[in-house]
Amino acid sequence: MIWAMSRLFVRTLRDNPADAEVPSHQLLVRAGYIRRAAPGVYSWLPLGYRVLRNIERVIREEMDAIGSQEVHFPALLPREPYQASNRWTDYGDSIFRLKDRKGADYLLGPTHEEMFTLLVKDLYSSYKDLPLSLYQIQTKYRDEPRPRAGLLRGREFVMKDSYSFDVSDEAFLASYEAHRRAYVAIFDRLGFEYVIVAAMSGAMGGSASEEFLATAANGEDTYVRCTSCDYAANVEAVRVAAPAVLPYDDVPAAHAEQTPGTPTIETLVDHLQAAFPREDRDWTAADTLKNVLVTLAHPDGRREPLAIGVPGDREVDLKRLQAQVEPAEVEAFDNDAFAAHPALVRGYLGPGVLGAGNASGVRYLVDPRVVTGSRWVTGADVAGSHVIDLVAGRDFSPDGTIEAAEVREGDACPLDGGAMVLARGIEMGHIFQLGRRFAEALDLRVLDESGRLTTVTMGSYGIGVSRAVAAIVENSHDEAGIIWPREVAPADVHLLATGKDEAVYQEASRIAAELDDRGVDVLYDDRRKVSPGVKFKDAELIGVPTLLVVGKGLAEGMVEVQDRRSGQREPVPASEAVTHLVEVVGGR
RNA sequence: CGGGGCGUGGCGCAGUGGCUAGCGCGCCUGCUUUGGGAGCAGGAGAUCGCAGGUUCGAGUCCUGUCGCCCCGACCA
Repeated sequence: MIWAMSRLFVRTLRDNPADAEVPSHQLLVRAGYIRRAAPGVYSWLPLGYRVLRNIERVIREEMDAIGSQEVHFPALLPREPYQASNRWTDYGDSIFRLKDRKGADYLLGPTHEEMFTLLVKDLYSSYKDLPLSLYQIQTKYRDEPRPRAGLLRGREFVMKDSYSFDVSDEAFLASYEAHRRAYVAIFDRLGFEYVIVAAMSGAMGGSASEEFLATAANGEDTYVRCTSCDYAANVEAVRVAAPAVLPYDDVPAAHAEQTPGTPTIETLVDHLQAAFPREDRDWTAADTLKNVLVTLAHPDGRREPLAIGVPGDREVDLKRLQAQVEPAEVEAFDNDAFAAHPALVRGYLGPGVLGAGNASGVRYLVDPRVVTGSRWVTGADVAGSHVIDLVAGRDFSPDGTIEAAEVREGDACPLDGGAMVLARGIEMGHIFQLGRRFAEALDLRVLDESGRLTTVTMGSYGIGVSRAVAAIVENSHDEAGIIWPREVAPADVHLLATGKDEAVYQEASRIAAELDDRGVDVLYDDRRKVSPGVKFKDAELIGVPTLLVVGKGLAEGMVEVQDRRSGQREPVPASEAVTHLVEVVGGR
């Protein structure tokens, strides 16, 4: 295929659009790949659509290779299946809802677990039909509270979603592994750096869960990586390396002390140091137990207060907390909430009033570091007073543990205790065990070998296709523009004819045609009245990995091959240009 | 929803209450120019987000409203 720039529907912009902040957004708009149609909604121009389809092609090839079969569901969906799975309410405001002329409820699909489950239920009823894997590449709709960064978080986006159906957990594992292999193959081919991390399963439920994150400073996800083993996890899913139960026989009985004017950890530590100095070591924030209150808003409208106890040197990470309490939403504990619970003393909150059976009755969950035998200073539930030598398991018993404390650089790896480092990434793919949640909700059961009905177990696997376009750009660009990996580039070769010599255009056209014959896609800048500078700038912005320049060197029979990434230029005889390029970019 | 910023030709911006709202890019016409975002000349293109108000007079001041972007709570 040959695209002539003189006719191509594209207009490159010299300036960054004012509403674009991140490089991928700026470059994709400037280079004429996408245009904003509405907040979080983008139109695809010819170059952009081509990249998108290239990514889809890679995904299709690898999904087909593991025997997954492509189907296509509507984006416009009836309410009932989502009602049955409870997601009509669980998804809340994130669903685009609409009514037909009769007033019946519809939604624009945010994801399609229900539809896949029902389709399989419709047609299959025997264990002999399984395992089964189906996928689709579909436009999804989520009314994000805050779309941002162009294609990175849209309200309309393209996603590959697939689902596996198995009779047993063992069989599921094989399906999961096959998908994992396919994902590795896909992301390797797409040509960006990524990591595979342990993850939370979010609103989907289920247990086993891994994310494929494109490493990117602009990423929305933070993950940890162990520096001494191969453990990696989204911070939301990090398990704290909990210390062993500690002996506490020699710890004195808990005693309340006057600590006036110490509503914060910082003021408390200063006071302890001044009023109760210790011989062996100074008091630190890590000696204190901080109790943080939040309100959980459940999808059914129920509101529940929750207290979280964490070591005083750590904040509660709201993202981690949110991931733990899904599908409930975390809200701040406001003045009204305090008013409703008079036993809770702001600034001097302690386990004495928290948890089942205590004065406030507020559910009390603690960080795993608060193990039995650990020794704390914490609020005495009286203004201006704290309790010292309070021992977990002896003096108080929380209702359970929760992984909500912030994760920090240098924290111990839960596998081998090594130091962990933090980094950012863009979630490109997510594979996880759905278990039987949807199969149960929608009654997907098959007859097993012994003729008994058994509930099917499912896996769910997603790839952000349109997001991948942006993630690749984030990963692969420079000051001048985009640098596409070969597999997804909108063309194989960007051919520039420069100058006004008609012979240049004739030779360039000949080369373009010949490349086309050899199966090499050419973006051909044949614009006669455009100066060479503009053509070079446009080419760098657009980002085709290989450039062929036909210009003034042609008088000596030479053309020039440029590598977009390295900037390397190589003179080649015009007569050998086609052969040379076929070798560089592939082709027949 | 909380915090911050911004709405002026297609894009990026300027515009001390005062005449016909400017500049750059882009676009159109002509001539020149063609290996790194060309030059000259001419031209098209705007009810200054919207609605009220203050004023002899509002892009500019006030109130409200809508929209957009960024930072926090969702997720591919």
